[in-house]
Amino acid sequence: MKRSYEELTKELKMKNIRLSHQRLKVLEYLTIHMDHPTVDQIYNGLHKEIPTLSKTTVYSTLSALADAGLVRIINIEDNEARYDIRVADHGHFKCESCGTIYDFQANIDSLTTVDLKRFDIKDKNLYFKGCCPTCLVGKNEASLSK
Amino acid sequence: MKRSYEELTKELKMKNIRLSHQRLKVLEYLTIHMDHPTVDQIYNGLHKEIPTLSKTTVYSTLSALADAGLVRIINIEDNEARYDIRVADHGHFKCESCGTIYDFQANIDSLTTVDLKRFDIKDKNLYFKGCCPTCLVGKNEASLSK
DNA sequence: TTATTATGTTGTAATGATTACAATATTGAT
DNA sequence: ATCAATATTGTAATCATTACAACATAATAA
Ligand SMILES: [Mn+2]
Ligand SMILES: [Mn+2]
Ligand SMILES: [Zn+2]
Ligand SMILES: [Zn+2]
Repeated sequence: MKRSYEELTKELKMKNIRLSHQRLKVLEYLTIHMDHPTVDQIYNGLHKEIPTLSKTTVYSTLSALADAGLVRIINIEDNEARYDIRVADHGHFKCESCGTIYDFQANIDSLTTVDLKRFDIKDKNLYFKGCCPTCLVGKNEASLSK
Repeated sequence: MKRSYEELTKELKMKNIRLSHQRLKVLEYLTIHMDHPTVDQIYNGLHKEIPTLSKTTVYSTLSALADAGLVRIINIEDNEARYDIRVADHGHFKCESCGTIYDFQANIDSLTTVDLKRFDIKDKNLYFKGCCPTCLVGKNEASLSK
């Protein structure tokens, strides 16, 4: 959900992150594009508005935001990180056919395991892979027409 | 657990994977080293025995074994994939201090979610990050001596 | 066993995401 | 407005992974 500059500014200040035009814009981009964008997508999306933007800045900004807990880094694919403004626990489903990454609710906290009794858990990640409903329809049609 | 060549050969034949010295050795390496090794570790470990081994072969072999479901690729870290001979569902805990990746039991199937009712789920992954008991001891001692 | 063909292996070069770094610009505080 | 601390930028370096072509090996049948 898109948030106002005032809200975003407040969030950055609360986390002691210095204010800058680039950081606000990256943060805003993530609130508008909740589809787990890549660095390239963020960079290209903002490049129109901010022609001087450097990709290095996008990387360093995302790194700072992740350290502060304002964004989450998703490493489902081996080749490219994705970024998520939703930091509350939820699972991710990646469709191997169309590449879309879906959110899903899951009670990850219910997975308490005796094996990790003495471990200090800081971060929990859950992701599934497979085929999404939209792509399943396409596959069924393809097999019918054979 | 280490398995005999006969067992490993049988597993490859069952999956219709052509037999080769390199493939058997990679598979054997994974049964001996269950600590989720990287490609580099596998390559260096086998290089002594097989001086002609190529890193490309390690990659292609692991890719073939993963396609056949004989090994699992773990993408916890953004920079380097790790490989696991344990294909049964289990979770991974990565200690951010020492880098060790621990296995833990977790009933991942209990996480059925209504959000994925119509999805075809092929693969489930669960991983946590934090600090392991061994490293926690070191941290406590460090804070005491301050 | 030998010949034939398909597939695997190897070394090298290319790819591409991420990081390092130094010069410059901006921020926040005085 | 000044100043010190920090952020941004552009470029080059890093490094895991992949592409590819020459060569080697495995499966199959004669
Ligand atoms: Mn998400
Ligand atoms: Mn494991
Ligand atoms: Zn899909
Ligand atoms: Zn540790």
